[in-house]
Amino acid sequence: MPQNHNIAAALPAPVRRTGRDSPLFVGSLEKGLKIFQAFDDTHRALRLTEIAHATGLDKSAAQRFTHTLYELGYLRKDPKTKHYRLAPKVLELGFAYLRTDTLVERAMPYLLEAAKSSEETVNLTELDGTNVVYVARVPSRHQVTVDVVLGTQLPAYCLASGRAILAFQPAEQARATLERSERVSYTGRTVTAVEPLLTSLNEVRRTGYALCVEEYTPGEISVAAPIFDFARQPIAAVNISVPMARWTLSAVERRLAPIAIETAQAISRAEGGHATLPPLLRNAPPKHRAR
Amino acid sequence: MPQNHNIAAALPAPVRRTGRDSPLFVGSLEKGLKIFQAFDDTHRALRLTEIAHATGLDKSAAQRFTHTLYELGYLRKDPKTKHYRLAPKVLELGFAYLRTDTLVERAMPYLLEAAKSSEETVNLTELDGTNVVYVARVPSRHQVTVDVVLGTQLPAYCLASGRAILAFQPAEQARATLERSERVSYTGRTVTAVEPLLTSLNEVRRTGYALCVEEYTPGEISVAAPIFDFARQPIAAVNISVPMARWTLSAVERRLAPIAIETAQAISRAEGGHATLPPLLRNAPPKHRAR
DNA sequence: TATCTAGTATCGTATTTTAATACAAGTTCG
DNA sequence: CGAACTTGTATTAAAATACGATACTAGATA
Repeated sequence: MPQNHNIAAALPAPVRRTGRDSPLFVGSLEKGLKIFQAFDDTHRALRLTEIAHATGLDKSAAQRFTHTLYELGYLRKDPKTKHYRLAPKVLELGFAYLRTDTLVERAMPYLLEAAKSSEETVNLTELDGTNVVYVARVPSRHQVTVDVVLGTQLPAYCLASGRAILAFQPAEQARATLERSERVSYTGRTVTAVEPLLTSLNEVRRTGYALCVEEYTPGEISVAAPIFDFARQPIAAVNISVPMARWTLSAVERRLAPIAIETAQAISRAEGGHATLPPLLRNAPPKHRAR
Repeated sequence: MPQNHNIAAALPAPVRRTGRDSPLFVGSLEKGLKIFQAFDDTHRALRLTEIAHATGLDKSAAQRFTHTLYELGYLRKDPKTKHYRLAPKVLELGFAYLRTDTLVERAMPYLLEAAKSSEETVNLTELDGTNVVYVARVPSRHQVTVDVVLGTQLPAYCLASGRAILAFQPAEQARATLERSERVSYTGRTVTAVEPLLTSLNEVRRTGYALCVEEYTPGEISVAAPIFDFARQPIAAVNISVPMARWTLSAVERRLAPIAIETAQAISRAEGGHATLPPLLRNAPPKHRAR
């Protein structure tokens, strides 16, 4: 009987007990994690005031959370300059994920093979909300890039890997994701309207791979194919990105798209134990001719 | 006037206002971070009760912190089984470190070169307390290992990389680190007593590299050389580990030790801008010899 | 030397977390 | 098949905890 009372009736939202307004939500933890986000490649060493500014915390809060992380070994401090830096211990946090993710270790051999046969950098990405996250990467000999790319989150709607995953989700789910994405035009060639995006997803379903030309990075062509879990849900994508300086669109479709598709299929099989493809993928080109 | 009262006088420690007993220490943040540590390769999906048990938190606390991390996107939850998993977003945390660490990106080209000429896996490690942390790794063609090794913390006292760093620290500091290490014999060949360890550090100083044979991993030989920062402090190490099945001790010393040393020197130069070696590396004793 | 600015320490207060408990939903066992 | 678990979720009263204003210290600036 003690439910919604008098006053609550006047308000549009009755009580609000969900999400971060729940009494279960611990604000201190959120604030503490914000400290980590203050650091990036352009802000490698920060002083207390800078941390406070970057996180939006006041001086006292920044002091307390910084102190706590320092005591726990996640932060180092230069006693002279008072600059704080992230300590190597934070790597433990991030790599804990890779250790818990069965996908990465199962996929790695296939990614290596794909990198070898394509002679290009091959990425493994997962969907996280409206973003795509790089969880593994096998660099080619062409670019001697440092693997700081891992962990990077980029918007799914304008990446080949994102579209490869979205295309094989239930239609409403994909639409919902697209709609709540903040769709920015990065290059001028970026497709930002929902309807055209949904159309391109149809194409992805038809061909079995997604293709993006300069939609996020200028001068870059990217192909991707979806990976399915045991429940045949698209959970990740194999993606190969190449510079237009070295590749034409048709060469990518002819040479790289099949590699992406076959690698993704192999990983799907390894992941779920299914020897056959998910039905959705059938129409495409692969080895066993469809229908 | 309202200071130390009656009862306090009886206690040996007056007030205690340091470390995690400081009023600045936010316990909630510590507890929240414990949640992450509950997950590893053998505990990939956990239920609430299991998290509570693994972290030592009670049910309510586990519920609150889990809920918070879930809302923030660091945790995923299977609505059916109620299993929690780490979300890819945690990668952002860990890789934030690599992006802030200038060492990694500067070292990478040299590590690649070393991997090429040695045809073995080359690691870059940093010291964090009594442990060594793997911050970069260039795999050879021999072992197709997944790079879950990154971020791993291993005890410095029994690793070549750890000894390479400790050997060039001020003597008391090295001794202190060794003494507070929990020195376990992993293989039977592990040196655990402080005095012999200090003796081996002398040898490292003399030769410029550290060599460990089966001290942590059975069947493995490991060489390492120290990297110095602009202040000529040893901050990291280049390390090459190889199986005894393919390598003899003398071959490692003859072929790999020079590569480790030269790579480490090149990185030291790149790091601090010094064209010459730190004097410490020359043969042994530090500039001001102590008593 | 005076005046900043930034880091550190203190402390009363009330906001937040806490932990006990009640409730719901699903499992196991007699 | 229902009783007695176990486990997840929601609610609360109580107080411990985190808060943030402020004072203090030290170094930089002018």
